Amino acid sequence: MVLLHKAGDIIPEIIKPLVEHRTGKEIEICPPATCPACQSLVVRFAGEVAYRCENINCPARLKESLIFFASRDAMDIDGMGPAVIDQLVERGLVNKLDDIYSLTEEQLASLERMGAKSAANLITAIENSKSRPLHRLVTALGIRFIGGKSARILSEHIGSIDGFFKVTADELMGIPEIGPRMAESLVAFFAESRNMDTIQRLKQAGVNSIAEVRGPQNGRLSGKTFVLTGTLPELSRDQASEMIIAQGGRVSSSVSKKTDYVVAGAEPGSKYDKAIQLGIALLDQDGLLELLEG
DNA sequence: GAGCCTCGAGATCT
DNA sequence: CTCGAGGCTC
Repeated sequence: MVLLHKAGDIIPEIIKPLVEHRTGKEIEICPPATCPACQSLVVRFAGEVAYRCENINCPARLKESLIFFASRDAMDIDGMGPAVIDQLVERGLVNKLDDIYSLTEEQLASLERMGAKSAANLITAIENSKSRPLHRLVTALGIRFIGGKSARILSEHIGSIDGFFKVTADELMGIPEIGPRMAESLVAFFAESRNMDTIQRLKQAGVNSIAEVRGPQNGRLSGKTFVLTGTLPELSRDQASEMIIAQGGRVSSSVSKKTDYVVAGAEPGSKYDKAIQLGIALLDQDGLLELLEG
């Protein structure tokens, strides 16, 4: 896919014949465009029908932004799911991502299917989310191409949310696993002033924006790659991952010859078979714990 | 021999 | 998506 028009790019009419010659395919010109919902500049790709707005608070995508922000893999705000978010936005209580940190218990209790107890619990959950590690905040922003894994790598290298404001695409591409698409996406995201406003407000609300002190530099599991499959007796998949990462190990989702250990629980999937096939060391929960404890 | 392109493998993605 | 290997150019 070829980027045809973006704020500051060369005039599309000039690059059209060049791109067509190179790709051998006819392409459509994307005229300069602004988001119909919020007038932010939008980025469009050849062949892509949908607009992609850079503004995280754009009315057209606010609910989705919030759902992802509060989700388990991001800020993990228990009790703030799609149903609650839908009401908050419809009632105008939340117009920007950061508004959730100004909600009062009273406002929450006024929602459908939300009693005093649930409202109090949700306030606590929102408060707790302020102390999440930096990589969760970076994930929660919903930056295109930036998910949990790359957010973690970026946060380790950059150290604080302020560090993201001034980092250049070239600097980003020097970080392992960060290529041109992620670098450009990050730069575009932090160039949008409405995103910056929201981040500043999140900071003012007390959301953690600094990476924790780096884990054991030479963790016991440093350089080792793990893959989890099946259900472990006591540990959840997330717990096991956290424990491995805390010791310097890496957790990946598919088995390859670069995998050092496959941790298999009950009812393992095809990863188990592949581990056997490739002759990769297998661990059960006890084996993993033994390795973690040294 | 640096630079650019293509392609396949492996991993990730709002 | 990112990366590295292999092919091609200058």
